[in-house]
Amino acid sequence: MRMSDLLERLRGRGWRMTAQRRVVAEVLNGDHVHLTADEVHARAVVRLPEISRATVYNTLGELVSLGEVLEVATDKRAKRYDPNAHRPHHHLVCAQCGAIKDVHPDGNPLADLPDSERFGFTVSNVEVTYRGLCPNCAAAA
Amino acid sequence: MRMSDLLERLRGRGWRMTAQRRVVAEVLNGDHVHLTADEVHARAVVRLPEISRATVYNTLGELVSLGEVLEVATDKRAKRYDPNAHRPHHHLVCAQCGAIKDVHPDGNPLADLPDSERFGFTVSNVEVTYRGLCPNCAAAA
DNA sequence: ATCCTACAATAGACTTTGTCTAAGTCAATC
DNA sequence: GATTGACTTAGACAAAGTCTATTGTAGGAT
Repeated sequence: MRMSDLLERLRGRGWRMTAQRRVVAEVLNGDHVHLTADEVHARAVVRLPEISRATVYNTLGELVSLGEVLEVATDKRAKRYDPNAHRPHHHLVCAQCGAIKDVHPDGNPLADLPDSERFGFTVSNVEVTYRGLCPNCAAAA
Repeated sequence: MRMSDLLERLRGRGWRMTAQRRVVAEVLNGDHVHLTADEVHARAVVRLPEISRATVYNTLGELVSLGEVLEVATDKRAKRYDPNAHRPHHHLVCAQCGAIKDVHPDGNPLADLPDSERFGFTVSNVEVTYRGLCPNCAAAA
């Protein structure tokens, strides 16, 4: 996904393009994935010093609604934003240092939930979060 | 699991038994599962008006460390505490109203993560969260 | 090119959730 | 029933996020 693609898509959806929104989108499209809102803000400030926290939160929220970015709540701390929204994947998290990897397990967890376990819900989505220790933290332990 | 069992187990682990801890444990053992810390506090206050928020947080944290209670971070809001720690299960969450059900899907997600997708991590745990709409919210939509 | 106007951005107050600390209290042991 | 160290308390503090009133501006209309 090239940057211009994302910006084009957003414009096509009736987004008003502003310097702030462009910067937030650019920050997310780097290879530094899984940033928190504050990390996004910190990086955005480098390019556009006067951008406010509120705008970063608003823009991230809009990107999530548009389906361009995923919200990931792997730990109990800040939400993280994952621009890899167009390829389904799950997450592997280090319980010690919080490092996050995208993973693609076999199988289809949605199919593994029998009707008798659905309580009449309309189930649309599954998130699988694997937890463990990354090589670094395992070595330190 | 009877209440006295839990209290016995805690005492056996060297817990000093206090009115506050007893009340928190009792609140969690009702059939009102998946409470937030503040909900636990609210219910505890009914029985023991002077119990403080800090004590509820401390006690919940201790119960989690002891493995008697699970922390569940299904949504991005407050953590929830699940006393059903002795039977493994996953969660089904209503995206609208936040209702939570315990579910027992088939299959073994841990086995579905190939070595090539483990990045050298020592994987010890999987959480599966199903999302959708509960019957009420689906009807309202 | 300039003007308008609705939408967007800003600063900062506010809320929620959770942690920490210093001082007082009390359960378990002797 | 005295001792003592673990437990509890109130409230300050912190982190993450939301809301609001005001100011700014993108982009279409002129």
